[in-house]
Amino acid sequence: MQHNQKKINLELNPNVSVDCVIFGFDLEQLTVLLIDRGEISSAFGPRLALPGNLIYDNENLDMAANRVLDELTGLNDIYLEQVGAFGDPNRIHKESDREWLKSIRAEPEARVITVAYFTLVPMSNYKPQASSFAKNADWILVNDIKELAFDHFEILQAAKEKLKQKIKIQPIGFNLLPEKFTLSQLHRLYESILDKPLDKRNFRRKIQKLDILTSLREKQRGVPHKPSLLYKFNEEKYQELTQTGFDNFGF
Amino acid sequence: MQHNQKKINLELNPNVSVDCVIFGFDLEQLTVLLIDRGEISSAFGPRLALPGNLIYDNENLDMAANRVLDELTGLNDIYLEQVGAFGDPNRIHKESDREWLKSIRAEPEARVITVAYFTLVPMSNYKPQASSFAKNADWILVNDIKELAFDHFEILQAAKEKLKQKIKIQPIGFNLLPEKFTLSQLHRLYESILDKPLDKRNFRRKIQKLDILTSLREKQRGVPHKPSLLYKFNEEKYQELTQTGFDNFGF
DNA sequence: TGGCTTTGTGTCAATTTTACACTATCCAAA
DNA sequence: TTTGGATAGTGTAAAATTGACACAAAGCCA
Repeated sequence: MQHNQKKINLELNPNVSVDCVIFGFDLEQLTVLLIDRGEISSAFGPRLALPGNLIYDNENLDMAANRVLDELTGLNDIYLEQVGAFGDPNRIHKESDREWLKSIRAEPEARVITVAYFTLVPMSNYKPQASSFAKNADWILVNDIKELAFDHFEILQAAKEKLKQKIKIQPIGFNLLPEKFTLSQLHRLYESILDKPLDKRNFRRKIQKLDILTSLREKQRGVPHKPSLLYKFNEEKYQELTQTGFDNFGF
Repeated sequence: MQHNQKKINLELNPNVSVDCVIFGFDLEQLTVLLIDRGEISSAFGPRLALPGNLIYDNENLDMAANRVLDELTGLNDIYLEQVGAFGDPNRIHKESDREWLKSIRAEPEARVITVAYFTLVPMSNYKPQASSFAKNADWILVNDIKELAFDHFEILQAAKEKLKQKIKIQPIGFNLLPEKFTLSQLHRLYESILDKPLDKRNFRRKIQKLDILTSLREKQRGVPHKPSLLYKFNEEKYQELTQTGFDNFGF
């Protein structure tokens, strides 16, 4: 019995998966890391899908999401947040999806509910190479995505919404930027997440008042215009703030 | 094959459950509807638990949550929102919980991840009777709950937090009140959800400005003090607002 | 009739939000 | 070397919102 139990723990749970909406920011627009299922998937139907996999019976959901992330990108220690569970009985039973599942799952017909996560990664830390994995993966502009495999488009919408809400409460956007960044880049980031224009001066005022930016004595180089000052995210100040709690961060 | 599939669809999925945090409001404080597992559960360990159950393979998650709600209270058409998935491998393996599971589950040792929901019900619409179901169920003051079965206490915390966030964005609180209510009751409701005192005059100003209350030409009766005017929630105005979108509802 | 309890109301100061335009700095091309 | 193109960086005033605060009115009860 105990032996049997141990064995089970090392196996994939056929009924539960995790899917990751891996957000990136190319300093202009929001992107998502998607895998390309290739032409195998089927004659028609979307080629692109969120990275994800079944969970193991001995790992918790966050671990599973981190595992998927790590397997795909080699990144860990990444900002990660649960979006929610998606469990329509027919979510993976479109004809075009079934074919593909047969090629990668032991029980392709099983009812699978999935737990979606979104993660924020600094794009500069990971450029997918054509050969980085068996699977092809690529950063796709969020605004260009019109359809995805399974119910992944719906999941993407939910993730975007969650991110939008979250960024109004906590300055998690820094996770999408390189270590050194300009206020304009941060500005663009907020605009693309909130999907609306923000007044430049008002934005800068608001961010500065938070007092979580350290201004570096360093300028952009090689840009064909007035170079911007570079800033760094100040983690200590941020921790302080988190302690005392901050409500007032709405955009 | 097709036949086999059909059969499976009628069965409980041993790996996925839903649990419902059913919030109520006794016009003074926030409450939650909990089931009492009785003395059977074990010598020690919490008796109280969130209502929940495994899902059927042919229903989606929202349906499952509604079913649990309906089975327990007979209520449907209830405000319901997903909190998230909870999937620690050991979440149901405390000794005191295993015993109980043996008495109600076909596969008590299976790994179960649960999808938590919170719902808002007008307490006046449902008074649990001792005999209303095989299980005993009771409204418990949220602030009195110190422990629950499984990981249900953790789930409760998450649900409270979600409710707190949500009520800052949408006036869902009305789902907890009777059709006619006073501003003081609404005031108390917000205070108990947000868990902090709100200035009476400022609260009233803010709510009134939303313009989603219809003032009835009717007063409270039989109270030993100045009777309050009664109000009704104005659904049409609310729908309008939802269309145009409203950001500015923070407390 | 007096006392108890809760309702209902207004204002002022401080803060936050919104709208808005011009100069400074660098690069590149002529 | 000059000029044009591009983006960075900055301040203010009006409007809206928030936060703090106290007392009279209305009903019940003893």
